[in-house]
Amino acid sequence: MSESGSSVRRPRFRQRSAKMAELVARQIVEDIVEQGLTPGAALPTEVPMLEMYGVARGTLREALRILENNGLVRVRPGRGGGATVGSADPYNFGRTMSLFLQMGRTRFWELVEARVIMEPMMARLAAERGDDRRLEELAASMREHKDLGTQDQVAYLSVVQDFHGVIAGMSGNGVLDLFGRSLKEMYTERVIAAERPPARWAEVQSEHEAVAQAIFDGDGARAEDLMRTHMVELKAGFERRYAALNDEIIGWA
Amino acid sequence: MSESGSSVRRPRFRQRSAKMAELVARQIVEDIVEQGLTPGAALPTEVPMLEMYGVARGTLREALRILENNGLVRVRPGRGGGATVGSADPYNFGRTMSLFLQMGRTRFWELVEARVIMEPMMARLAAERGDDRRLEELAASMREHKDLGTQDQVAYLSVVQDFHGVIAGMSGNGVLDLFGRSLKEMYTERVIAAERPPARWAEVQSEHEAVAQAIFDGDGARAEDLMRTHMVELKAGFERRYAALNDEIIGWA
DNA sequence: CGCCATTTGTCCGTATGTATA
DNA sequence: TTATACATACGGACAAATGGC
Repeated sequence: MSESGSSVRRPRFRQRSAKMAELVARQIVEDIVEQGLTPGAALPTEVPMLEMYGVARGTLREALRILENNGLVRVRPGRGGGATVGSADPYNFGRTMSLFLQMGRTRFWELVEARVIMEPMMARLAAERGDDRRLEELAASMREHKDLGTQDQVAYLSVVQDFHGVIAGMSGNGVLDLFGRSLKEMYTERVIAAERPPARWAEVQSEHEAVAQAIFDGDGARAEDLMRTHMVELKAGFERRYAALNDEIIGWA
Repeated sequence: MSESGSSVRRPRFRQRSAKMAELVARQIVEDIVEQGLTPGAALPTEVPMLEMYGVARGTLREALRILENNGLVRVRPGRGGGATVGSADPYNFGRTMSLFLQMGRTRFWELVEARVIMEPMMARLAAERGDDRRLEELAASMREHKDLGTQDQVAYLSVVQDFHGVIAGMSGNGVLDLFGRSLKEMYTERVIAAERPPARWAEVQSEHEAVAQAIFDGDGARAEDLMRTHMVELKAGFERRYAALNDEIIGWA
């Protein structure tokens, strides 16, 4: 391991309440990025880290907690344990966002409504600017749609949820992509998707196909309209089956 | 203080690696929400908290670090110090988001583009569903616009930036509001707004007024179009003056 | 199965820095 | 300036979890 993490610069004078733990956390993130570590890669164990960053154990643990809470590292006890690199993915971002939504006393219907509004916009962008690589992703997703039977619920859910992720990615904008996917993650984590009646499977499938066709045609307005219809339908189904959840405050997942 | 925070349920068997610190952090957030504490309100100091949650200092401090990092509490040393309730506001959310954007190697132009896309959508929503209280907020903002002179840069920036926040609030959706405002915060924090040429002040002012008028008229389509024009103009100005920043990776603020 | 080594999880005691009065 | 109240940070000890034997 390189010496990039050698001893955090310690403020000597006028030490504003910049906590050591946060400085160490930033340093760790920098080291991860600089060394190009990918999710799953192992970080040093505590003892070497204590020397690298020149802090006491409590401080280092505070830093790791900060990162762990955001899903950026995972820490496991026991032999062969230690800290590993996590991923800054939409799932973890959604978890963090839910904390803010809880503090803001945001209701679940607002999350549903946000998706009804965002997804059609994303579909329009997908149609207007989808590049070849992204279009191939969508084509692959549609092939998976076609291969779906009428039995395998796990496969069904995986495919139809992935569809919305692909659309988000086609926006070609990392910020909007993160927004779209994290909303999807927050929604699906809180709704017991298995209760979705198999009777509607075919409907969902054809609605997705219509949206995809509009995107392949490069028809942004049609893609937007079709996606809006789809999302309104999804919202209606949600309200029928989860009426109670609708007005609940979104909880920190 | 109520006893709602009495001793966190401690897992006795099969203790999965659910860290105590995170459980305590959740408990603290729950207590804040349940007791309806508002930003600035004082939480108990460490010693009472240790009894309330039944953990040791180290664990409690880890919990507070997690919350502090997200801006949900502030902890200050010294007499009269201790933990106070922070705000889950767009600024703090933007800070957290920037961490994810950095890990995803998102470029600054993507943030600008996201605003160009989101803001017109928010303006349309504002026109379509603005309730009376929100409309009065907008009216107040427009009065502030009128009162602006041609000298006071601080006042100018405060007013024109607040305008976009008001529009976001008029969406009537907490999720979209959080998105819109946090994008604005991330942008303004990174752009030295003072460099905005005073020559354009009047232009910005009249563009804002046109958008506001469309909203007062309840004309969603016009509000959207006018806001898009405004944002495209803002983007062009940004690209002229901050060409270098445009392609940089967004950093953790 | 039990035993042991490794690594984090948690707790405690103490000293230092910091802000208020 | 001194005293007080508070968080900040350090170091050591033991408990619990995991994996290999």
